[in-house]
Amino acid sequence: MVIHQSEQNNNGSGSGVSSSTTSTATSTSSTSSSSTSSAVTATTEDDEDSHAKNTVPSHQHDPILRNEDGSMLTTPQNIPMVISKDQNKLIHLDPVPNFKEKADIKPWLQKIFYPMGIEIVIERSDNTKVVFKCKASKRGRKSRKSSTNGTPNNTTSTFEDTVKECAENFIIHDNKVKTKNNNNDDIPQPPSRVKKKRAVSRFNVCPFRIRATYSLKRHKWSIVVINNTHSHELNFDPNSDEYKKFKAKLREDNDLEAIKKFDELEYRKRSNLPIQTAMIPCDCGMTNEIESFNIVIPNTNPKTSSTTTTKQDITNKKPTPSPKAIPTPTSGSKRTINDLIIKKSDKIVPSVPIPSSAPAVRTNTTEQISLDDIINNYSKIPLKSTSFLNNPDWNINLLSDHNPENNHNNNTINNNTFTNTNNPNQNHLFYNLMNNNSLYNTNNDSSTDIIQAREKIDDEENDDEVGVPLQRDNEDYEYNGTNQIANEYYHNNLDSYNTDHFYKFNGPFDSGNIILTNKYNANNNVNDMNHELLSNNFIDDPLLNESHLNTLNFNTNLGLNINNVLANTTITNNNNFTNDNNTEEDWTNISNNVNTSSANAIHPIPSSDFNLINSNNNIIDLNEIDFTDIFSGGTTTATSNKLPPQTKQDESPLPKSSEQIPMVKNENTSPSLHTTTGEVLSKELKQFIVHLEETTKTLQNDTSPEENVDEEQK
Amino acid sequence: MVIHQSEQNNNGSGSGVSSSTTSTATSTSSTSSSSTSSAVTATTEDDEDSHAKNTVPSHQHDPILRNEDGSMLTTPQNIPMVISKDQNKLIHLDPVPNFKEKADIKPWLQKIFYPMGIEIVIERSDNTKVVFKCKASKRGRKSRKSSTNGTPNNTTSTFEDTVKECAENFIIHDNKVKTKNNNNDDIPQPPSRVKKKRAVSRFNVCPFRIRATYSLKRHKWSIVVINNTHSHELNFDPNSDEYKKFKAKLREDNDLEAIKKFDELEYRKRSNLPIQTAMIPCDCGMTNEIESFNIVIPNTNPKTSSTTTTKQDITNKKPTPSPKAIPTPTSGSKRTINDLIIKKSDKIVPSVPIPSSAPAVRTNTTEQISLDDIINNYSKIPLKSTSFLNNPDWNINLLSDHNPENNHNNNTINNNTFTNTNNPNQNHLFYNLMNNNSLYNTNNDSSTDIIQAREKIDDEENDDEVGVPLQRDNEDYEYNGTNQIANEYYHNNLDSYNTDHFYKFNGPFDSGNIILTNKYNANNNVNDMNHELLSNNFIDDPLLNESHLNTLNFNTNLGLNINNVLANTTITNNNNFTNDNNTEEDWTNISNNVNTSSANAIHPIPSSDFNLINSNNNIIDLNEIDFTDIFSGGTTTATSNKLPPQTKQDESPLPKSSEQIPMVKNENTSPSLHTTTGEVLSKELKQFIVHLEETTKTLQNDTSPEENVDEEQK
DNA sequence: TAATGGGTGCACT
DNA sequence: AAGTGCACCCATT
Ligand SMILES: [Zn+2]
Ligand SMILES: [Zn+2]
Repeated sequence: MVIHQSEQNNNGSGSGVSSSTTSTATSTSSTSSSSTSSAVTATTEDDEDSHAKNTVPSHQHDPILRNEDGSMLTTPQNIPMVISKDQNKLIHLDPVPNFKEKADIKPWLQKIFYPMGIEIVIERSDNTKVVFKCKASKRGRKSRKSSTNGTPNNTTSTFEDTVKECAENFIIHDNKVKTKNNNNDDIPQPPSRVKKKRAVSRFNVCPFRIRATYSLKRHKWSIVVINNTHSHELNFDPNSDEYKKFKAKLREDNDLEAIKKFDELEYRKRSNLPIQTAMIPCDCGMTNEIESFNIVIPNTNPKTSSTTTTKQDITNKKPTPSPKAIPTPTSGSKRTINDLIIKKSDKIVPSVPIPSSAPAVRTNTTEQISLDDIINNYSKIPLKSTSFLNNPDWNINLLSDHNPENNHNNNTINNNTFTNTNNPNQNHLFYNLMNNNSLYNTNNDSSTDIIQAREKIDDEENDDEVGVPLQRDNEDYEYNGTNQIANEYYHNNLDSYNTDHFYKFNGPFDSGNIILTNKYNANNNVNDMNHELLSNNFIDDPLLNESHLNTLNFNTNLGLNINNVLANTTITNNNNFTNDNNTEEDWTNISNNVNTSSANAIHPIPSSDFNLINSNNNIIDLNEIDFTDIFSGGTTTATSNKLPPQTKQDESPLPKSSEQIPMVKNENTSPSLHTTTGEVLSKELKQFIVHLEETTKTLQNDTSPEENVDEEQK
Repeated sequence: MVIHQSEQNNNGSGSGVSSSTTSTATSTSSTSSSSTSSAVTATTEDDEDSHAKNTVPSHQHDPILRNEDGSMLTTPQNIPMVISKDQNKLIHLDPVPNFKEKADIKPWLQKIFYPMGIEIVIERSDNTKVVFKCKASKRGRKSRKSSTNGTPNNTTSTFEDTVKECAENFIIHDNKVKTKNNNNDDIPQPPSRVKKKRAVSRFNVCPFRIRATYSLKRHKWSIVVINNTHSHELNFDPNSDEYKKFKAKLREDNDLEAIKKFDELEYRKRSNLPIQTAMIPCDCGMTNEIESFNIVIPNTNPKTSSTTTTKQDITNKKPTPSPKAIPTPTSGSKRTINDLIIKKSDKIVPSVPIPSSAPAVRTNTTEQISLDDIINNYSKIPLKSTSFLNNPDWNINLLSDHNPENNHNNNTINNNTFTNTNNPNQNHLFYNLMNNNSLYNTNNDSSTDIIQAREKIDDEENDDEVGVPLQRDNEDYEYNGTNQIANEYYHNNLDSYNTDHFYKFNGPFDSGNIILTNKYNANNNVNDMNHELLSNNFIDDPLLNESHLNTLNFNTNLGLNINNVLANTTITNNNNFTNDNNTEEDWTNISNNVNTSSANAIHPIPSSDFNLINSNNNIIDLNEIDFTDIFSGGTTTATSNKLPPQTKQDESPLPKSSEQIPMVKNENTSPSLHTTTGEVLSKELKQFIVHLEETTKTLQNDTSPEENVDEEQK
């Protein structure tokens, strides 16, 4: 399944990506189309009344498979080509994936139609059908002010314009026979029987439709393009909200292929590069692709380099043209080196100018590599599929000040420390294979930073796909090693709940991960915790005394169990754990959101049966008991409660534990339970235990001089 | 605030409730209206194109307050009257409540407009505005088949009909000045500049609008009726889904006034009785109302009766006519007696024929009263505001076989046993003041049974409003005493999750309530548990071995806390506790959904800090410990675990408690903790406790012979 | 949290 | 190319 690409330059690179086969009033003629549409009412300067028919569908000499009704069949590869043929015939998209949900259809279609400059929206949907149409243009800034003018073949009155517009709408629907007065007798006042349109702007009349229908018999969705013609110019707008959502979903779905494709598309759009509008499948080997390029540590002068080959052979490399002069770095001594790896694959050839003087993969070194340099050298090229094969002691500074939106995605990033200093723009770290890294952001503004530490795949069947391990069940994901994610936000981003500053962990944290958050009055959220979180530390900086609050929103729909959430996890200072429904009451037993320094909770048992209970800033320090000879499972050890320095400990407004429950001295010979102010156990139970302990102590005091610990059997 | 009622007979009682002041093509002329609308295009026999203008607004001689713009002001009492005046002027509804949420507006308006035969829907809304219109009629079964016919003053072509329809639509909106060719230059193909309507059926053209706008300055909603004219006949349809939802919300909100009003309205509708369309406030004392009527135990022959007067005086009683002949009971010996209590109040005069031969309030007796008899005697009259002043040993059988939908609402029902045998129709028990009752349903089909045990109000300020204690905070509600609610469902109602068979408890259950459920393979749900549930027993029938499952869906958003849910509650056999998000995982610690007979959990502590943990069908029987001298709070006593008979106990596949943890004999002199297989405490803690106990026992064995309990101090 | 009117995405029916 | 309930928007003033 090799797909080559045929790129087509659109003439006007300034305003947008236009479908090369759709003729518009302002664009040049399409490359391969003959006008077969009927009743093309040429528009006047006012362009009125022709928007529904001003496309020029072409249909001739195509080798496309067709159904008996003339509708066309597609392959995954030729869909864009077929669609771009611009026909009025039905175009069956076949095969289509086995969509599990109705909502999966739109993204799949968007992947096809966004590159063609078509932004689709749902016109109507239910469980067995989704009808898509073009999104209405939002051009009408002054549409309200617009008013009457001469229509092409009508009078100039507003009324008749209205008439005309209405009539146009109904021409599409009005295919019923005309019966006379067949009103239901129970209708008191039968109005006229012609349907009316709901208010629609003149920018919302495109006849293009895509219909997806679900066959209950075959349990399969089928998709047909119904009116492959448009009343408007096609344009790919990477800045639209809908597109951003679409892109975000790609990231959620870990659709690396599509992300790459659209990153490329965005870059081309922004760079006014030609946009490919059709992908012609072949296997001639002429258009292989660049899959990735390794970033290696540059020497002081980038002279020597050796290309690193992956398991794929380097075949015919089609050099991509450099459409724009790459600005040279301001400092001539910038050390930026990429290594180009070319392999035969069905990827898109990136139009990224790659320097050929990249050195080979680096060996161990302690140098720092500044991605800022690379980014600057290569203008605004997002780094994709880049391997950072660095040593643990390397330091990588993602200084992305100069790049409004950097996507450092799909890289293999191990054993590094990432220090992002973004001011104030976006910086994304997505879908990287990460192990033992530290991600450290220092953002000086309420920027939108998304750090999505992705999983490492360890199973076998995907080992040959290093770099593209995604789109599988979440159970396969792992976040191994000891990773550290830290952010500094200098502003109180109260509106960050749904947008900014979220970490998204899709894989279980095995152990030892640390999330350092919230210096200087920040409000950070950890959202969509889809998996168990085990043995992690949530730590506030104890040296700061500003009010700050960490919120962890656990999506308990996705397997996060109360019992497992905080097993062997240290919670330090002012963390607030909430669940979906925003009722703190439900979580009082695992929250310690009071502004004291010593609100901690430790639970030693990683079973599914325990609950971490610490509702009133109480401490139960199980370290004072040696459970090792008591625990049955044996897999767990008691975890000590790492408190902040004494400075804040003294500020605690809560009564000391001894003020509530009498302390019990720990005895060496038998385990004891040291409760301070704890509510981990009920008061009654603790009192009962205290009673037992005191009784024991009393008895021991009576008997200990004799040291008789003999008769253990009952 | 006394409101009298002026009832108006609508002429045609067969099809619906029509607004008496709205003229239609088929109805008679309106009572008091002068046509002030402009451009009324009279319709021909086909009635085409006139539906938007065929009303005759009236506006003259009204004593209604007006704003300076001519818009009218309303009082809560005269809204229906003002609305029914049918004017084209703006009608300000003022005052309106201080709506806390946007969603509160629609129910409030529905309370006004449903009785007028107007079903409103939201046309458009945002945070500061809600626009309502009439719900589109669903008459158009053959609307597609309908087609062209001559329009009144146009040609007969479909096109021109369409034109006319469109133009009409635009008349409402087309108030913009006409400029020439002010299209944006970036619009590639500017079509004609007149807006179009989205598709609308011919039944959806009513110009009636209500606009609610939120003033940001005054922080207040204001509501204006914009086009008080309709293109259709008005009709109150109590069977519409929207109305049912509206009614359900009234019940949720405990809006007893409105519920009564609409129950009355429904009854009138079903009985083809006249519907009041306006309420004229006055204080003449001419139209007092029946507030309630007591149902008392009839004698064998219903002869003697004495009217029971409440604290309100009986004033002028307006006898209501008996519009239909009430069918006499098949058995002449039916003992059905109601006692009419009439008091001056602002309620609606029910049009219910009341026998005058009701006896006085009963004293103690052991007779059974069959509400079935009463229902049959009074045809389909729902029982409302009925006081059951019975003794605890009475038995009331709600045999509602003959009534498709009985609403036994707003009654005071104490110390009774209700046995419903519904087959298969609905039976509602709403808003009753209930204490120490047993509700027992035996439904032979998957009927829709709603048993809503209502609260008893104990506070002072409402004691004078017995029967109407609602619309207050939930904290005021109480469900005192020992109530028992039992249902038998003989079918597996798998689809009952959102619809059928739900119990709704709005008040806290103080203690001793028992919910007996699930005989014979039933799936019953307890939904929307809005308050704490304390000291209740959820018991499956231990004599049955069919697979059955009880589900309790706790709405934790409304105050139900994990910690409080099951305090002192016995959970017996196959109960499945889930929370909102349907993830059983989150509730494993309080579920015992394995098919064993002995899955029980008891927790003795009604504090907010405990969690009931019973993930593996374990039992901790705290009765084996006498906590009374340990508990500090003193408010709680240990609850015994009432197990089913031994038959199922022996079938438990679980290991006995002694198989896991060695039993500790209870000592008289010191409390002990008897854990069987429990996970209420962690294994480790229990082992620790056992260790302490054993140590204690060992020590006691060593020292007890000497009985030295002296040196207690450390 | 200005006030007011309208377009349109999209799922429910 | 279902119609429509509803809300998230945007536009104008
Ligand atoms: Zn289009
Ligand atoms: Zn209407």
